[in-house]
Amino acid sequence: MEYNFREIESKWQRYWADNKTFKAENNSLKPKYYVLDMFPYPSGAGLHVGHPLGYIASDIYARYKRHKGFNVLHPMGYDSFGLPAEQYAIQTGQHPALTTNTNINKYREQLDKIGFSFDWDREVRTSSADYYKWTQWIFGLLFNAWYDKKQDKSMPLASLISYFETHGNHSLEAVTDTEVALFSASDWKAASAKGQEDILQQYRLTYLAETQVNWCPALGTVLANDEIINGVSERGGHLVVRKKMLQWSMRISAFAERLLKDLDLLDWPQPLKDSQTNWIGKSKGAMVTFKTQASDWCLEILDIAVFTTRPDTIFGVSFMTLAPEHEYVSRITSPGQKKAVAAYVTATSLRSERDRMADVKTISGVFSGAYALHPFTGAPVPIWIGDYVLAGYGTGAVMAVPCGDQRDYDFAKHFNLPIPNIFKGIDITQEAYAQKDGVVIDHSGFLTGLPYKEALTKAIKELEVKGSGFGKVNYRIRDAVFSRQRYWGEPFPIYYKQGVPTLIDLAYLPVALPEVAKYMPTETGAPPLGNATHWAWCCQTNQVVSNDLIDEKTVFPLELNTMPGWAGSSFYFNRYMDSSNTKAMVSEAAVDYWQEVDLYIGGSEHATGHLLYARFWQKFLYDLGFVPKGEFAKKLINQGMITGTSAFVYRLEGTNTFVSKGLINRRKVQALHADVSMVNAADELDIIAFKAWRVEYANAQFELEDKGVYTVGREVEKMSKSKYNVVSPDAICDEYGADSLRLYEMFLGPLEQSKPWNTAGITGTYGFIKKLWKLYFNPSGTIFNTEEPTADQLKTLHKTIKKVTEDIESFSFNTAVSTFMICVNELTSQGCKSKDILEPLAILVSPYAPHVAEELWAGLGHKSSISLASFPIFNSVYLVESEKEYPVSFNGKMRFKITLPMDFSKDAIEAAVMAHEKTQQHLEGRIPKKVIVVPGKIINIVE
RNA sequence: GCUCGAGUGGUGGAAUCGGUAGACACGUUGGACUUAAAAUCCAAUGGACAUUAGUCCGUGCGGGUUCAAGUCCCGCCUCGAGUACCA
Repeated sequence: MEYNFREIESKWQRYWADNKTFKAENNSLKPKYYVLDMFPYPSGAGLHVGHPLGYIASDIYARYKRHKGFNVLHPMGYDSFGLPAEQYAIQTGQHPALTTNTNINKYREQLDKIGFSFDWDREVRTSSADYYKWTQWIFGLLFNAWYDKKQDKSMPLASLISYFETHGNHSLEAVTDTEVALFSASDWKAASAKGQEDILQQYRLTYLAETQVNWCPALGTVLANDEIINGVSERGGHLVVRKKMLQWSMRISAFAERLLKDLDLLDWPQPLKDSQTNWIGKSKGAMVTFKTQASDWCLEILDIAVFTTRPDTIFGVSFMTLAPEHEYVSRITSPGQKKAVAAYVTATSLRSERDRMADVKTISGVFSGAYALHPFTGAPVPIWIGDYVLAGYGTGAVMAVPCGDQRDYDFAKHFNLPIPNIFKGIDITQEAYAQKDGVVIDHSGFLTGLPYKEALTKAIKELEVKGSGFGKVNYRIRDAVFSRQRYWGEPFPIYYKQGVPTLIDLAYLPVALPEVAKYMPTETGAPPLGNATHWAWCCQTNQVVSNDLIDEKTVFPLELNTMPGWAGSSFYFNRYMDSSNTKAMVSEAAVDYWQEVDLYIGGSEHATGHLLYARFWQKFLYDLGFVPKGEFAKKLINQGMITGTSAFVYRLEGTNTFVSKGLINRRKVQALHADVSMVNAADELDIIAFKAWRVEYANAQFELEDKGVYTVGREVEKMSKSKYNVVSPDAICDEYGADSLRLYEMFLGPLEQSKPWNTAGITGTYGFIKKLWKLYFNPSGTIFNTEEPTADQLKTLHKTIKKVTEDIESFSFNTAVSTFMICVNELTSQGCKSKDILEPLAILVSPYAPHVAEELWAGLGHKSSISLASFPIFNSVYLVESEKEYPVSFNGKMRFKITLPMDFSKDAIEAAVMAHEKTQQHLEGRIPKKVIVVPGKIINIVE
């Protein structure tokens, strides 16, 4: 029998599907284990070999856990709302649902080819109405919830309303976006529906607000902070500008402290935790209020609040700076400065985010003409406007302490403002002194002579006494903008009753995405849903009806925005537990059984997006009692990227002549991508294929190397269609089989690391499978026997079991593959045919190469699938080695060999001591008192 | 700038607790089988000198601790990732 992977793989894939081998039940006597992959966005390009890396790792782990006797949940689905399908729809008029469907089918086909053990009965698609019904439901829960700071948890809105009815908002501790004016119970009762809603909006966990947003004109939509990279959109790299718009926001800031603190509970990669920590950006300091000096043009005294981490330097303040967007700018500006200020504000608002970031070195600003009063000295402090102060952080205003902050220092130098020195004995003639250690405050009234720590505490205390400020913890994280001006996303379950946003009840969900004639914004600039003719809500029938029926009595307009991409991915892990439930997102029984994800595998690019939002929603659902855990994934692994190895040909400038890499010799050439499929492992170009590739290359001339070949240049780049370096898993499966692909992807290197793909290397794992096969089969059939295995064979097997188990538990899948290779080589040279060895070996390799393992298992005479049974094989580990030689070296010169038994015995210690005595005497005559020995290794010597 | 991570043969990478550095694989070279090729199998493969037997040098650089350092400590250099006027 020959190893025919095509036959074997299609046979077992069919078998697994027909028998629902990997279907997980929501209850079992076995312990549960939940292995999850980050579900993909089904793009039109299909999968390349980089995509399945994480899926292969999680599949190995899932299969391994099944063998260890766990009831394993291992689902897959699609994050199928998104921009590419919509942009394709704009270009071609094809409905995004159709494109998405086609892409999903393609993905499914590709995934099936690799032989994953997913429970497909639980598949979810974020764009299907059955699914987004629950996305809308969670939005509704957030809409009807507020954050109680006293209990530090989210609460249903009903409790807030009843509080308002009895106390107004007096002594209420809730998280709100801005400070809410005080009102009494009777004020509340007297307020109109609109008035009450305006108040509630300030408390709801999702709320409508006029916010500065990142507007991307090219995409025609707003973007969240994490969707912008270096000032341009993550998708497409388009320009992003700041703009004020009425938008839905999510009050994630209420959860900042818990999101930060609970990172400690998670077994997640440290870099990922670090970037979440940075993103949340906690800093301790104080809020300080500066009162403005009354003036002819502004009689009113305004309170300008600033946040500072250094209240100890308050006596070093020589000016204040407001962000150009600060609300007081126009009010405090003096008539004389009006023109200059207006010009400056306009100029900064016109600059894109990118421009502003690009030249952080250019100092710009303008004096407002107004002054504030120093809270302690009462001295007038000039108020400046400067774009180095960001509207989005803190209060959008700073107290400038030029001697202690480099930006304030530069600004002061540039505009010739005074730089008072309040640090004892520190030279600030060249730059600011920003360190906190070793400073003693000087020229600072009651703070003079105090070191940093004491000055800080004292300053905050005095501010509180004076009523000019208080200690405060500030967070960088902003509330997340939740509206997108797009078609292909979840509609909001919201309609507007005389302008009051009103929630549609769960009983009438889902509110399905309407049909539109075109997928672009309307002529009036409204989002694409503005094109829908049936997009109004009838409160009597609780249905979507024609816009013509809008009468503002029973029929009202629906929200035109849709939800962002991260909405659907923020709870899907819970939905998998019970994905066909039509009554609830997940039944109580199912979520009690599965609890949380035990192992989550996916890319690190989601650190400050998906992974933060998902934690936020999980905490919210936990507060309301819908899920039993406040964190959704116990352990997380970031798989690295598999990069492509691009090939380059070099065209002499202005000609159609291509020069082989070795012959360039400083001549002017243009490097052009050549498709990697036309290049062999020795970097030689298939010239005939290259000429046929493109019309313009049909008559190309070539300068060849001595051997008559054209050598290409190589470079490692991201795998992408435009770089012609994409390798498809289908092609690999066709040529070498899925098992070779799986083993090779694991073998390439550590899971977390990024590594370049090199198709040539796959012959290694392919050869391994063929060698493995030959242990069980020869051309005429099976070759196993029932003879007793030899000691050597047992040793090889158990060594392998031990090592592979350790490797898999520590997610070192790459070394596990090497261990298999060594094992097979040893068994081959031992001439092993014993069933007692071959049986466990088949089980051992089955997580990695499941198809061939099934075939070997069947070949050994077993009727059932290897995947269906549970075997304790991974639990049995025997050490067969009894003794081994260990070297003792000294300064790289002397080498003695001692033989230690594997057990921890007196003899072992003595032998080691003697060896070391010899070494010592030989050199310096020093004799160690003690040698600490563990089985097999000498660790340490104490003198 | 800040935070984190990584530097080991021609290449991807092993070395899990400080204990024979370079496992395993690719590639390369030589050989066997073959009319030939593919496939398969065998051997060699860090560098230098010696080619019998060995010797010396080798884990980014410079120091240190230790009987012993790729591994620990101090100082640098380079690369990668994240973040960036965060007050």
